[in-house]
Amino acid sequence: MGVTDLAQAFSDLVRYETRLYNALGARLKAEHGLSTGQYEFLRFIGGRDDCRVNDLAREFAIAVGATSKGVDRLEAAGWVARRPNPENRRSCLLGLTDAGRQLLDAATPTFEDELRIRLAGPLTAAALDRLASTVARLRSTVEDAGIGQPTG
Amino acid sequence: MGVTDLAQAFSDLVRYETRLYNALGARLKAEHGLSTGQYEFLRFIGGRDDCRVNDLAREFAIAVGATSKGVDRLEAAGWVARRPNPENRRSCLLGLTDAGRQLLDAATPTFEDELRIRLAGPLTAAALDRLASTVARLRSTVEDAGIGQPTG
DNA sequence: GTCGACTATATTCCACGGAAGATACTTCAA
DNA sequence: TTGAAGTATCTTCCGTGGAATATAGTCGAC
Repeated sequence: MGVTDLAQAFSDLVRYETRLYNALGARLKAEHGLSTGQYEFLRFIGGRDDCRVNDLAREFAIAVGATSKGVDRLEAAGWVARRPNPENRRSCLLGLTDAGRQLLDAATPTFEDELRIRLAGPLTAAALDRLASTVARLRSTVEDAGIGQPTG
Repeated sequence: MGVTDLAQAFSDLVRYETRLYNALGARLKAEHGLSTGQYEFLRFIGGRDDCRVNDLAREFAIAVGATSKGVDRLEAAGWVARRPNPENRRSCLLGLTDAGRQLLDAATPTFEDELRIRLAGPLTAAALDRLASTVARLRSTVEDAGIGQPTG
């Protein structure tokens, strides 16, 4: 157990994540016509009844302006609908349309299959479990500290 | 050791990486006036004598067109210079200017300090070492398979 | 009741990446 | 020698995200 080369670990982490995201995107686009980011938005919106633009922005650590435009595109595609929030007229609530839910249902097995191949496949069950708990810990420390959340 | 929730592990990995990249960017921008991506390009170019646009594109798994434009911006900032490749007139070689090398030298302690805080800090030495070896393994499996490399 | 501080989203401009196509160059088989 | 196949980069158009700003709405102190 020597001194870990942090720059190398960082590079490996970012390069792996970039290629994994691209690989998911290529497959989702080819088989279902949507990008990885769109899939993630649909999955998040579809998993709750009271999703707002701000909730998406916080979950994905992107700016609320960018999130609003991303929701515009999902709306234009017919997969998501905005509806007024009875509790707060400044915001609206997001929901999947029937087409959006059908697309999510169709794309999820593809998404999970590619993760089995590219994330679980190269690792032992023990190594995968440790990776999962380590990245969960790292995520919670930066989120709890409010680190890395864009401003606009 | 149960069945690992791959979608959750994927989400934690991507959300953590996004926030880490943003946190590095905020600090590098505030202290040195460059983005994380620009820093990574300078570091890669500065570490070799014969870097070409294609080499950068492969290393960072981005399209060569995008890489060329990124190099344009580093050139415009005065940190990188293109020079003809005597062995192949189709390509050119990239090098750091004096200003680019000074900037890299100044920014590297900041980069490494932020990695100590956000990557090493929350983990034991053993957990960090295992994370490093696991992401190195994952990276090499996708790169060896040519997965996730854009086309343009 | 009012008003200031704060919240929530949309819009605009710009940076940066993807994909496709254009152009220049290299290599090797015929 | 030549030409086809492949290589290397640049350019264009478009998608997507960041930051700043504008607008609308909420809430609590005074």
